[in-house]
Amino acid sequence: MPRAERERQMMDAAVRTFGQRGYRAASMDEIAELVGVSKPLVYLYLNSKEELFAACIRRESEALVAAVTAGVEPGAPADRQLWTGLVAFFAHTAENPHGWAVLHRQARMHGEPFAAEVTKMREALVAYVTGLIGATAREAHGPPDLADRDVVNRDLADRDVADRDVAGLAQALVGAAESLAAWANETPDVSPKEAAATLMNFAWTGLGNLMAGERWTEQEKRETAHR
Amino acid sequence: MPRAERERQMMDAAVRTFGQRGYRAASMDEIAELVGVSKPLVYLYLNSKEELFAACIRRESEALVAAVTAGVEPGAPADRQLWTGLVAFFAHTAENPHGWAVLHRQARMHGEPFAAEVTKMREALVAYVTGLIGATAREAHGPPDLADRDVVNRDLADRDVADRDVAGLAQALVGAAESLAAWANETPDVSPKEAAATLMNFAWTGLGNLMAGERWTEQEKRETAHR
Amino acid sequence: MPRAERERQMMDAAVRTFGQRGYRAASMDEIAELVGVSKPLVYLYLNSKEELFAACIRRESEALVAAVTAGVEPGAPADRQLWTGLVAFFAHTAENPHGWAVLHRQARMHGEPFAAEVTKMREALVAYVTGLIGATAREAHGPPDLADRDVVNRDLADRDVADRDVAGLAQALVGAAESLAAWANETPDVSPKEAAATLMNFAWTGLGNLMAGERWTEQEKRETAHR
Amino acid sequence: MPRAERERQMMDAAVRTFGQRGYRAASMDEIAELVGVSKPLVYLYLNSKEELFAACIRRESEALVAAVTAGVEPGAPADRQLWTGLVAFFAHTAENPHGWAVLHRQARMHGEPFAAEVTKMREALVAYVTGLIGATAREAHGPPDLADRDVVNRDLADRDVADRDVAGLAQALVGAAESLAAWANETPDVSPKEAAATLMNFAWTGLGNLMAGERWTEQEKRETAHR
DNA sequence: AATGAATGAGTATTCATTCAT
DNA sequence: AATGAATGAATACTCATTCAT
Repeated sequence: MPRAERERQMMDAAVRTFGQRGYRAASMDEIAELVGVSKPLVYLYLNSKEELFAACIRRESEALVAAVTAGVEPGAPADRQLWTGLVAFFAHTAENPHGWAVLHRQARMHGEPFAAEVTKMREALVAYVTGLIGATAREAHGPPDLADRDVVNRDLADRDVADRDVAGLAQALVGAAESLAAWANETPDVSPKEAAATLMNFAWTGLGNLMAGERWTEQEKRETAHR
Repeated sequence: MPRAERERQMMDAAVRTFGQRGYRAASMDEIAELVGVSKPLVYLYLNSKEELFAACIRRESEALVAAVTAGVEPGAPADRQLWTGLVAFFAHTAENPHGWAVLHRQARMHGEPFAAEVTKMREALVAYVTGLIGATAREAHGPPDLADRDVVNRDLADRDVADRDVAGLAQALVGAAESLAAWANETPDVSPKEAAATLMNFAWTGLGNLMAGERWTEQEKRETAHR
Repeated sequence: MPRAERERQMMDAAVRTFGQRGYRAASMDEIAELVGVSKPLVYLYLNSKEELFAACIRRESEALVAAVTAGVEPGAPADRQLWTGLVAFFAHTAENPHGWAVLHRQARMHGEPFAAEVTKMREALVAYVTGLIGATAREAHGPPDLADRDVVNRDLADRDVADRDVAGLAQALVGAAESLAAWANETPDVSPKEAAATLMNFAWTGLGNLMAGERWTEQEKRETAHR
Repeated sequence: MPRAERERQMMDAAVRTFGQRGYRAASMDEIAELVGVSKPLVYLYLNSKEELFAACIRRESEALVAAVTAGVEPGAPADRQLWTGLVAFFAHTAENPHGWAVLHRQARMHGEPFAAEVTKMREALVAYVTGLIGATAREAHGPPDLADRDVVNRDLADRDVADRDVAGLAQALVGAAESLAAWANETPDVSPKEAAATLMNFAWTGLGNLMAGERWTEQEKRETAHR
């Protein structure tokens, strides 16, 4: 059996084991046995548990980003792009529950080498979403009420606040998506589209309002967006 | 030193250790040393690592629910209540990072005994939010267009779908909150209030729309909620 | 069984095992079994194979230096002191073959932490011998032909050369002693006194001649020391 | 690449690795990699780690004996011969530190197959030196006072004691040489000739005296050899 | 209320060695 | 003449847990 294939098998088994048991609880013995080879071969090809885990994270990370960005049409309206990306995201995590578990649950709880890789991926997604939101503000196809407002000027006017708003917002969106993905994996018969729809429903108006400068405030009841 | 006090010290140390290292990587040795007692005493009081972990989850779980519900005035408008609860949530997780880590990251990855406790807590919060949303539908101070719609009826009409919607929604909300909590902890000078505001802005309209039966759909551009 | 005693037992077993098998070939399992305890106890008390080995080296090193210096009378003539020290040295190594093997054979072949300790001890011995040789040069009881020569002046005259000569000489003496110790351990019925006598016979005249400025030279046949 | 050449490369790598790391710590992997071939080839040519080590010892052993005996002129005076041999010895060990390490440090600590080979070599050298000393007794150019004594007869008279004396003496000589070799390698600018000179100075008279039956004794101060 | 002494059962990692080609 | 693929057996080290006091 050629090395490349064996390595793939090993990574598959490792992703599965790490995803189910966690980094510490996963044993190299189990991984080797799942592949049907002896432990030394795993070490020969992948060097150490740590490197194996890192390799899993990297592979799953790249696969996820690839899946999400694959179907998106660059020219499309922002909400369309977001929709497509979300469906792809939920579809990928549904097909790859172990990989998703590795990224979402396991990788983040183990000090630096690992968390960094996930953070990198997460930042890529956040940046992508941030870009989308920014684009939304500038295009006619954005959420309804945005078109007739001078969003861009406002945006430029207090860029700092807006930047942080957008960052927080993107964090919230990605976090919501992550959480929904875990939920969708555990709940029977939740399709990627349904999960994506839930998130769009949940977040899209809020995004629009935010870009329009609408804010919910503590003191006064939320100032209505539509006079 | 009285037993109750010692037990509290032990749980403090355990929460801290479990939160930082994870269940598997945490060692009873470290916990005992942190308290400054010998290991047998820890076993005498708390029986086993597993029980200790379960106790930690229970305690932190209850503390979180208590913190979130503490400040809420039952009679207040729904958005006000949600706001108060979110601020309390972000404040508590910021002050209690280890406890939060135990609940959010560690507890869910270890077979039944543990995950169940967290699920229970999450359900309590979801039920609370669901109640708020239901109430919103019935009061005049809810998000704009909700009052003149027959939300409750709709909701009752197809309860199954709605239940799942609400569950997904709650997942999204909690996920967003979790993500924001992490972001707030990492980003300097983000106060609990700011995080809560971001989340309110992000989610409030979406919540209202959802309850109002408004949906973003793929085929047509989202039907505007407000003409 | 009190800890101190157990630790002593462990070190005894370790010295024996390291001495016989070498650092790498010695196994912690064997050491634990020799003591009649489980491996974890060895680790609990002595931390690691490396630290255990280092502790062995230190202990044996100190024991050897103590044995050698114990019987020496500071005021005695140099040859007498040397003789006493050598007998003690050979007696100690004969009673402690494993300890001597650890110091002489094992410690020196394993990179820094270990070799350093032995080097330190060796240097102490070399310095001691060097002192003796220096003293010899200044006292009337030195080897015969030294008394009527102006050794001290010569010594002061070309201090640099002399220093290096003495250093090399001490190295040779200690090396010879080490080698003889190993040989005495392997050969039946060689008493410490016999070994010491062999070395005295071998080296003493040479020492005397050297101090007297006599040199064997390549070009001319060795210039006779006694005209 | 012809087999003979490959074997030589392998032995070179092995000597180097064994010399630096020791028998146990040396790995066949490292040796193969150093040569730039695959492990199976090493096994094809040299069968096993044990045989490889034995082959190294044999080769280095023979090389050392050859080097030491090469320059010696059979007819020359004994001290001259010893001098030449010592210079060759120090030169060879200086140029061949790994080979010397294998012989001196590694070979002796591993059960029979290996130590025997080194013992054989050492015996060859001892016999050679013994021969030299015997010759010295018979020639006019020996150390001063030896010529007029009946050394040979004495020697024959109590052969047993003498044999052991000579053995011990050879041990001391070789030990001194070994120690000096190490010292010379560590100390800058100590040439083989200087090391050899130190040893000659140190030992030559002692050798002569020993053969002459002179002994240093404990009770009386050493009976002077030369009035 | 508290501990010093002790261990059974695992876990990652390494290495000499072989087989089929 | 040479190698890629593979492994049995060992080894250092850890950890939750108990017992006698």
